[in-house]
Amino acid sequence: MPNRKVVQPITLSVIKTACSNCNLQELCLPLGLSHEEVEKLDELVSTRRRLKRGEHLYRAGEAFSAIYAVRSGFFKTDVLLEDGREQVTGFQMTGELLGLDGISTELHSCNSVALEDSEVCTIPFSHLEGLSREIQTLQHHFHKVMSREIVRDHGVMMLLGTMRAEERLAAFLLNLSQRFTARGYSPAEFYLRMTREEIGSYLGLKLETVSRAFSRFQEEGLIAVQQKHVRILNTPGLKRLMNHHSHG
Amino acid sequence: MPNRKVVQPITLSVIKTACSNCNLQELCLPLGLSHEEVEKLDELVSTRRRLKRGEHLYRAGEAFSAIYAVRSGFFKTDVLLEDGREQVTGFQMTGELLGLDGISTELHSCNSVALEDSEVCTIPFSHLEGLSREIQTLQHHFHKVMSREIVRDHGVMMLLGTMRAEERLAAFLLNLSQRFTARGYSPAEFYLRMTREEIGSYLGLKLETVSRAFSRFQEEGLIAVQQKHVRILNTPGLKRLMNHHSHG
DNA sequence: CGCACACGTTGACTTGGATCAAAGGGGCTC
DNA sequence: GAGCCCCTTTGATCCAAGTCAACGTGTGCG
Repeated sequence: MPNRKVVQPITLSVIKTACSNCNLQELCLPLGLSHEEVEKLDELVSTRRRLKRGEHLYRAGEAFSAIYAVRSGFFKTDVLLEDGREQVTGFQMTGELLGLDGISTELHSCNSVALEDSEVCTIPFSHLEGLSREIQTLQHHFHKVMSREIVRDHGVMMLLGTMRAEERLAAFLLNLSQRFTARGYSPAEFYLRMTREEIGSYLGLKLETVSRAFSRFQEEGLIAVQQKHVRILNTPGLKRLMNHHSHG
Repeated sequence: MPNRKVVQPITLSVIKTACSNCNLQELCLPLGLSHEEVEKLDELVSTRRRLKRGEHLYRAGEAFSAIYAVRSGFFKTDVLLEDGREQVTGFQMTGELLGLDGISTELHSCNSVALEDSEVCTIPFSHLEGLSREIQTLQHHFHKVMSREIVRDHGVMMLLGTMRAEERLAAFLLNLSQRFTARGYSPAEFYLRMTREEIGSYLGLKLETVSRAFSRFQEEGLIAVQQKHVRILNTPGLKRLMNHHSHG
């Protein structure tokens, strides 16, 4: 066993970057692929990259060459206007893809920042297109992922365009809950990785409004919240909040 | 040459649906393809469909099987919430694609309505994927189109999340102007195909607010507006409007 | 281990855009 | 070509969320 390393030197990093022994297959690009197909993906997903909290994965304006799959950690993407206004356009967790915005102009159009120490798999885009031409399942799945991003964005537009503050926060919490559930975590209890200001930016609200809405939910027994620790006590109550009152 | 028609009967409808003699090539899917490649596309874009004003191209919940390219006319897409709230998610003009939202779940996730008598080319999606595996240029261009849609949505999120009413309308008018220009129309003078209410829905505003903003722009000499007819008098003025004042 | 600083909460006041209301204007139909 | 209905404009009032301010709190750094 020890001399196997000598004959066929498999470095730790190579083992680590293989899709075929990654437990995120069902959430990530390999979804629906056969074992042989996933092995082809292995060659493509060449490198991992570790990021510390606060570090940028990419910045708006940089050349685009790869998309990234979140292997561990938590990210935000944001867009900046010349006058300094910032809008958080999304939060990404394990298995989700980053960088799709860059395909269009071959320049990244937003910033991607790690909200905690994280790790991503780098997927060189031209290789992905090449393999997509060979593996129909991969091609179709990739198209679905892009389309899902468009649908998600429409949901956010709906939220920003028609919902009041408390509805927005309820929608946000329910969405997080659902995504944590899909990853095997508790649907009811989680730590927020982002600040009130970042939540506000995503929801089109000021941080004070976010904070007040949290407090209100707590008063009403919908959630228990202390700083970044959230526990959902009444999911149906939160859902009900979203489906009533028309926009003020 | 004349008997070629007898041997291989080319009906008018076949001629009509061919990408290879469509003047929208530079705006639409065929962009960047060689003549031979465009001829392959011809087989794929099998049918056209005419829609009268107000008619739905597809509705949320319907099965997805094709995307559509706007051949002529003008569309809106919208999403509805259970409680009746509506959000217009986009306006589409010639050469733009409709239906990308349906790929993700194989169900359309929004409604698409013609705002004037219109015509679309139907592109069966499985055929498009097939041809994308053969023609790299087509594949890449299609990915760019999807990515562009994501970037556009981020722009709308920014608008809805951080801009005040007048900035939103200025951004909207400048965007229309730019898209009309790309189609060979006047950058400064155009007819809106949508109502104040639809503009408001897209911009997250009430129709009265849209109307007041139009009036204000007119008072300030930025535009001349009468009903749906708009003339932009001061483009730099409109641009300046967008880059100042932080969100109230 | 303690101090600093970023983050979060809460209160008082302001305001931009929503709401309610009412009165033109255009264009399509019959 | 008359009438109707939808679209649009404009005014008066209201309210949700923003702003400004001051005070907690937790955490990470030296």
